[in-house]
Amino acid sequence: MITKPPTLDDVAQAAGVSAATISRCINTPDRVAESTRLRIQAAIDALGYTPNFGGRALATRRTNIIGAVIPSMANSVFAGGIQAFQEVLAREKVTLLIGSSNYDPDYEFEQIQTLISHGADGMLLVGSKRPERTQQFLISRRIPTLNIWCYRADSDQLYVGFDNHRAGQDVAKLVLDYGHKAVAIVSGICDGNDRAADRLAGMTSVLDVPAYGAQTVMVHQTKYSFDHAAKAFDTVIAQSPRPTAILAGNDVLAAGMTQRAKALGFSVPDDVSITGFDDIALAQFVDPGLTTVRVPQVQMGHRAAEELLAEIREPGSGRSVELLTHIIKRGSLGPPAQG
Amino acid sequence: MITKPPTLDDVAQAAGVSAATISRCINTPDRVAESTRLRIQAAIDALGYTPNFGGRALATRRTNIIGAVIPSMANSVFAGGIQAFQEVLAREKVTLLIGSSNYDPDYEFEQIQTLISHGADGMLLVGSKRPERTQQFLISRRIPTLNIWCYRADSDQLYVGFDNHRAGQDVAKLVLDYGHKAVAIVSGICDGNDRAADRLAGMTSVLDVPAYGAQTVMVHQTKYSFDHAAKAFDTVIAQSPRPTAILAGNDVLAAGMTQRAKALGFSVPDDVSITGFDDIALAQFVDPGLTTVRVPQVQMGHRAAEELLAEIREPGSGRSVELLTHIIKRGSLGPPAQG
DNA sequence: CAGAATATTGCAAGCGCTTGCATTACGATT
DNA sequence: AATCGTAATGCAAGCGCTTGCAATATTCTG
Repeated sequence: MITKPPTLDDVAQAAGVSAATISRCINTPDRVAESTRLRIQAAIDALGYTPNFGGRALATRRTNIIGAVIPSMANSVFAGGIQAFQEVLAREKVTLLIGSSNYDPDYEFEQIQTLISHGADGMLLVGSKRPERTQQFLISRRIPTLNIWCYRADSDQLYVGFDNHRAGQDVAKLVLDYGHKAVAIVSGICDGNDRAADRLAGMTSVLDVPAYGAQTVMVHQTKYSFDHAAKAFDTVIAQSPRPTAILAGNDVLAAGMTQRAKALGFSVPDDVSITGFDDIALAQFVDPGLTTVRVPQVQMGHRAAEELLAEIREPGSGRSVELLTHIIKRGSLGPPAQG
Repeated sequence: MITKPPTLDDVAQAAGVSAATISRCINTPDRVAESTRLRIQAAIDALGYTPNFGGRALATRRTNIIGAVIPSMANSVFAGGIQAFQEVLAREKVTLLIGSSNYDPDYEFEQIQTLISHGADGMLLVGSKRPERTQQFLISRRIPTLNIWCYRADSDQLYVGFDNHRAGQDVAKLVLDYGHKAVAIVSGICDGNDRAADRLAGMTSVLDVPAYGAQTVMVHQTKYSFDHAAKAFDTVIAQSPRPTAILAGNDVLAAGMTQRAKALGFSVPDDVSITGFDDIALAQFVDPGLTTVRVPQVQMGHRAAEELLAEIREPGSGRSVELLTHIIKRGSLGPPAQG
């Protein structure tokens, strides 16, 4: 027996009131008399009624769906933040429509379009810079949007994140403090990835200060994968002078390089120090543990959800918030071998 | 200037045709003459038109949204599979509405309801057993549903996964082959988690075979977190006889225990062997690498998407598929110390 | 070139729900 | 008891899109 799901009218009929009353009973129970409310509730339960999503979306111009497109779900970099984000949404009966961009701006645009065409009331995006057409699209559609994993004070957009540039500087300073003079950087691919670019810029801005007397042996960009990290290590370690420290753009790269270094017989940190970025779970399991930058993922997810929700409910009410990172010292960074 | 987004009628007006033709041009381009199609396309581009989601959903009774409820997004266990799942959906312009259950059946039910009330055309769920009311709800709503991370031949439901029980047996056998006689199991919490329960049952079904002359020192259930794993290790290692091998219910537990073991001065695998389950990225970075069960995550995600999509487009056409696991040997499992 | 077949397009009736406005019911006030 | 204020409900007009059917235009066929 293929019965169509019950509609508002069916319930109305069953309860002996008008459809409008049913609707009110569901959305604004206070505006309905106690007695009828009970009767209606009984009818709803009896029929197993659930509001039709399309009808409701059409009438209210609201879906209670928020879209998020993150660079990747495969590595756990974004998982924690998204989980936190989703927790807050769930509490508000808002759900999360998810897309991933694979770090490709074009693909990101495509995903954004898809999510929006699927009714997203708002968007969560990672990073701050994106192609003009993407920005235009978001603006023209008037979709409240919030960016995470970065922070910009000088922008009219909404951010809940941290300063990648400064964090990059922090690691670089720490490495110099340890006395390293020959340093290499293995960064993520900066094209289309402002976080990677900012981190890298922060690092070089410190390393290149002549007064420190350090030398940036090489800056190498590669994809965030263990395999690419291993290859990057091979390239970088073959430079001359050989770097005594390698700053990685994130923990995936740092972990991959550490593993490769050990496989090649290098001791970390005695022969070469390696630092990471993000402090994903992996960082503490790599041996030696990764000295890295801890990113306030959970907090970021929570705040992002709150602010984005606020912005959606009342445009203009969302606030940007800057979070702080701090360095977690583990064993992968040490002083360079004596000369 | 707050302009409302353009509607079908606006485009129709602009292109000088009826709304119906625009609709066809978007959904079934072949049924529209080349010339008008171009004209319409131009109008669409000029106005920046995008179909309204609610209207479309209402008219077609289709949202092209699939819901997925996974136990957790925080650890990377499910990330790879979901990523793969999403890739296939994206290709079909279907999007993913996501919820997480935190391994709690009640919360899972709640999430399922939310996702469905948000219009999900189909559901992806993890595991096979769930409370009666959840099943009933799914059935009464006629929501095509597919279960992953497990496989049951004897069911009328759809599965794309593997046999946790058999995989559990495999690890247990391997451990016995190495000569271990005193074995402990640290499992995930089985209540409400059939995968954990199946794995555990598989393990004990082998360990308890008298002929092997082995003894299950202890079976301990705990949450999937590094901290809980560390505590579990403390408990288990204090048993008498002290186990020479610990079988973990997943890699998070195995990694956490390995780390704890080393912190306490135990050598892995010389003092105690540890095996994992899932082969998440972490497994190869733990030192020693985790001997574990590799789960075909990506394949699972892809096939799940294909079958669920098939089932949605034509009920009855989705197929269950059983995938195979295999053991990855790394250093964490070795023979027990001599007597 | 007439007649038939086919390709294009338009008409209009929904899809299920919300909501401003109008109506009715019910007490409370004087 | 007449008047008034408020609470509860109903009416009906959309919200934007799809689609069966009908009307018209175009292309074939012999």
